[in-house]
Amino acid sequence: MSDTYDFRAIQDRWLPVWTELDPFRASDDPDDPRERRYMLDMFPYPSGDLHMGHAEAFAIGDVVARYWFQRGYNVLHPIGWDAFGLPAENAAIQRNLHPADWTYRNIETQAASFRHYAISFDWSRRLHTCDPEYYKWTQWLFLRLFERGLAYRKASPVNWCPNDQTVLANEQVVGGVCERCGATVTKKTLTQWFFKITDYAQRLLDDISLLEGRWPDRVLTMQRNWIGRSEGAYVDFVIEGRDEPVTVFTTRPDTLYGATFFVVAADSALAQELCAPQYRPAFEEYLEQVRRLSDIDRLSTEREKTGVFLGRHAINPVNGERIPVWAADYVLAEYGTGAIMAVPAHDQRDLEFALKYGLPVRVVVDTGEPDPAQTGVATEGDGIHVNSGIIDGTNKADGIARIIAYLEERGLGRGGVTYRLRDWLVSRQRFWGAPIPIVHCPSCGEVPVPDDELPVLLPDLRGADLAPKGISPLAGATEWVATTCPRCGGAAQRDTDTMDTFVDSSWYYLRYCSPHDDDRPFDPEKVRLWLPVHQYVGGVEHAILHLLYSRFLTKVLYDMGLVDFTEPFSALLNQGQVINQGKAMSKSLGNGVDLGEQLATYGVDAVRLTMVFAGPPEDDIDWADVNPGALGKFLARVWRIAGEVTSPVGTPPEGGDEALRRITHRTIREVTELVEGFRFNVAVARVMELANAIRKAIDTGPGPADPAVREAAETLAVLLSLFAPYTAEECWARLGHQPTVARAGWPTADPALVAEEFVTCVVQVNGKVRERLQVPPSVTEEELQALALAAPAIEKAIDGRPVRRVVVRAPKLVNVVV
RNA sequence: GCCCCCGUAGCCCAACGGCAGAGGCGGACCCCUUAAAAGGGUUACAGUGUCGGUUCGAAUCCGACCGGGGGCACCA
Repeated sequence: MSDTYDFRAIQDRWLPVWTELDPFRASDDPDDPRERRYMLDMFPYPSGDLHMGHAEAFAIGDVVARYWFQRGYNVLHPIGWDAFGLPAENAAIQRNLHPADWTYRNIETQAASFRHYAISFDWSRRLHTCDPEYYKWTQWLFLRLFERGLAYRKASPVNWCPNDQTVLANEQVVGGVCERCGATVTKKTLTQWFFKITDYAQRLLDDISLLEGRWPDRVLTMQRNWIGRSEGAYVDFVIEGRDEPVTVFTTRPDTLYGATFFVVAADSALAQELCAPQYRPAFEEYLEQVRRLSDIDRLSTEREKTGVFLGRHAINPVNGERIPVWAADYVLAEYGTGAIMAVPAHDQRDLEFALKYGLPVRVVVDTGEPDPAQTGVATEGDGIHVNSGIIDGTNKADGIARIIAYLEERGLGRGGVTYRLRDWLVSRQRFWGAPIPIVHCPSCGEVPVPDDELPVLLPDLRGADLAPKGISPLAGATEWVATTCPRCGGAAQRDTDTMDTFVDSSWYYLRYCSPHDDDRPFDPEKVRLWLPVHQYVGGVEHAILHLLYSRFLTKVLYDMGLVDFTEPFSALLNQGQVINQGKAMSKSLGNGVDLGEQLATYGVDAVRLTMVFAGPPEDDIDWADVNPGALGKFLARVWRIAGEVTSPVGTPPEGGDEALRRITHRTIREVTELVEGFRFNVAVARVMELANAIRKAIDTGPGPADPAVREAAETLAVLLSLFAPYTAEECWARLGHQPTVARAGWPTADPALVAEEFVTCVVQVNGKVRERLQVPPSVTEEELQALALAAPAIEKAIDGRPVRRVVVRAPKLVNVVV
């Protein structure tokens, strides 16, 4: 063997061996007695090669998976690709290709990189969401939602780029302009497909309690905010000249007597309808203005509220008062009912509007604060109701309860809740996605494609066929669009939209259980064995969308009886980001770090070790603050140790140097606890300490032939296998073992060796350390107190003063208070 | 504006309410070497953002403030 550590040679030696051994296959055998564990990394999007962010996330996930393998669990650690999406289309337009060409090429690149990066995947379960074998089942799921009324179409305003003639996703609208061409994005109303996630709002909220403590708090907080439950009341207002009353939602029904005007969202159908004829020109002009401003100015919180009077009046149901109806931009068409009662005295937004347009401000809650009409500050807190008829003299809580009871008795309203969460818009006017499996028939309407005709395959479009033309690219494939109605057999047309890629990724964790099943999306028996995912690892950028959609879909599948759990991911770990010089890596800053270059310079193990050693996994890593070279040196040190052990393989450790054995076993115990608690950076530090101890034992201690040195070196290799698989394997071989160290088994700490012989007891006088005593760990409090008080240094420190109190924390500390 | 997280050595980071330092980087010095690199070793450097409180004892718990990061933000 060479006498210098050569990471390239080591990588080249072991990668083919591992590929041959394929040591990370999960067993689907229901009789396999091993405990099952499912470790899932958020699957990557194939945009070129792997980058630093992947390197961190997968290094962290791999520590967990490899630990579980070593513990002897039956581990499912799969990999796949989230392979539909817009970048492939853009690349195809630019290079006159099919999006699949670009996509599969990138997938192969990333797959090879993952192999090289030595992640412990079960490669037999690999999937790609753009494979027809996969998206067939995405379509199947769509149809199940459609059957249950959870997939429906409605007209909805969407982001529209007038230059590119295309619909844009929210993420493609940056600061109100199209990220691609810079044109100002406008709103356009199109008929779109939605999933009715709002039906599940309460369950999605309630089940957050099942994830408490196992998901990061901030993710749960973000989900709660996103769902945005509000409690209050729905109140019906009669509008003069309209048959049906208009309902508003309010969280403060107790302020109903303070309502001095009524507002509907300017861009709502209701505003159109309510506008009186003589006010229409002004309204239309105003509406045009609102539409033009919408997106850029929505981002500004400073913007002054605007509105127009619609020439109509509403009747306050509790006091019969006539109040004017306005259309305004500060009321959102999509939230609540798109209409509000305005109580300017007790709502800051209403107050600002009232003061601007000279509308009355009436105080109905006495909070002890000055008059809002004078100060411009609405009094939104609790207080005693005044000018409020039936609830005069009550506080906020009582007032709300009484008003709701009053409204309900008379059929004028009801208590209720509303949510900020909106239905999930799933249709995209895009090519590279799963086609929506619906046929539009002139006589039958929306007809689902029969299951046995799935998948609805994408037509072969490429290059310029995919360029934006104002309609979905699929609509241009006229032969593909023309079909027959599955119900009546007449001429009909295929739906030309594709599904949001978040639909693909909302169920992939189920597909891994039976990735090649041609008869169903997943095998419920296998899903029962593996799910829910024991540990999910991924970036916090998916805190809401992907994780919320997956939770939603799981609940739908639960309701369908296809799965027996309601939450897909039992535990979640958000790794931090890799940044550089204090900032996110970006082309414009020129501070990008290329993973391939790092791996070529320092080796896979050094980069992986850097990723887990830099700090707690959830913290960002500033690549300018870390030094992969130093970790390469550490690995070389370990490698040298393994080569210096002279005792033969199989030498029993008993009788070896006891001090070293104690260190070895204490390290086993600590590293085990640290890995279980995701304290990987500290675990690596403990492994380094073990290496230092072995180095010392070889050089100035019992020497390289001592059995304890072999035991320590073998332990070192196994512990290191979680973080630096190549070096660990090489060390294992140098120590005389066969591959693979990854399945060598986790060492067990001997309790007798973990126990300390003596511990250092600190003796303080008034909190200051005055003496250290070596005592057995079993020392009693009484003995320890006697020992401490008898110590000369303590007597001196007490200096004859009366001892007021002695705090004894055996065996570590005594504090004498004088 | 509201909510959450974080401030420990030049740097990244450890420390069940109990000796402020585990590990690493960087620095200095020593050994090895003809020399250097590599390697081995020794060592210095902070009193824990600030001010108060609780406690025998606070980096740790509580309050306020300062600084950094994140989330939400016309949601009626």
